Amino acid sequence: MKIGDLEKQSGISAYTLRYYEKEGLLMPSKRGENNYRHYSQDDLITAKFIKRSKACGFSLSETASLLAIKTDKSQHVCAEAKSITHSKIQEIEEQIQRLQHMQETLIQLEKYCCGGQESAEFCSIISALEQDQIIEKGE
Amino acid sequence: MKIGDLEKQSGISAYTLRYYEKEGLLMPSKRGENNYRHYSQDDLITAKFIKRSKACGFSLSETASLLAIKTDKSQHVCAEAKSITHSKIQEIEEQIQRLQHMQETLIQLEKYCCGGQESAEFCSIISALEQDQIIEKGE
DNA sequence: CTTGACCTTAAACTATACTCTAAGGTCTAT
DNA sequence: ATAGACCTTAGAGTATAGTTTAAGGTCAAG
Repeated sequence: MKIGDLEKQSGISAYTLRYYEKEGLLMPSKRGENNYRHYSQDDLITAKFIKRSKACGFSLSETASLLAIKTDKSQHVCAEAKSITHSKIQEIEEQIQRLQHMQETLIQLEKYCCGGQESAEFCSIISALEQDQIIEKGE
Repeated sequence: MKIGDLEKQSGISAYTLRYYEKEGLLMPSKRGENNYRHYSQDDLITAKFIKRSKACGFSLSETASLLAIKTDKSQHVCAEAKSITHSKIQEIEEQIQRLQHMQETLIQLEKYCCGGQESAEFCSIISALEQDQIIEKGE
């Protein structure tokens, strides 16, 4: 498989596949005489692995750690994979909390604003931001 | 107020205050003979406005739009502020949905992994990522 | 034998929001 | 008068994850 084929098979752009190679995530199994990258079926599995890992919210660096486990399973233990997963769950939980807090604030802001063609002189959104009504992070 | 004072009063670093100035969000009301920035009480209100806006999830560019309304209220209408707010609510809603979907997947992954010192040979997290069990975004 | 599709590289660019450095000027207290 | 705290600027660096460009080499079809 050449890079264009893997692009179609995996849904990852050739640009990105080269980028992943530079970052050490996905090395083509060999190079042709013309120096073209040649990918195997196994490389396709790895490409999809990366895609799924990203879909789960793992960063490229975390994905690299998971790939290292996948590549050499006997040298790794379940605890490693579970620990990476657990940290990500915590991290996403915090992100969701932050977003939900923002969301509540925004919904309050939106609710009391007439949203009409009236001058913004008495706009509740603007005045809320001007005053100390909004609970700020870390205060 | 000099920049260091505003830093203390607003909780925004002097670096960031200069950056906001460069981005056109917060111009000091004047410059001293020594070229030092001088901030007024009104500038402090603006600084806090920016901080609250950011705490609500607005980007600097959205914050700039809100600031433009605040600065010249009579030339703007409520609909503008409400529209910015509404878009942000939608955007954050989508982000929360995406994160919650990831979270569900991750929790499933975590649940079935023993997490022990066993070899990763049969790790359920790794094999789930290798197979087509994970619902991928946009597929 | 040439056209178009495909491949190669290194390096620059995108986006967001800072954060820091270097080199220098100013102010205040001792 | 000098140390230390504070201020100035332009420009570079940080982080993440690509995306694109420029300049060129290769391959298959007509």
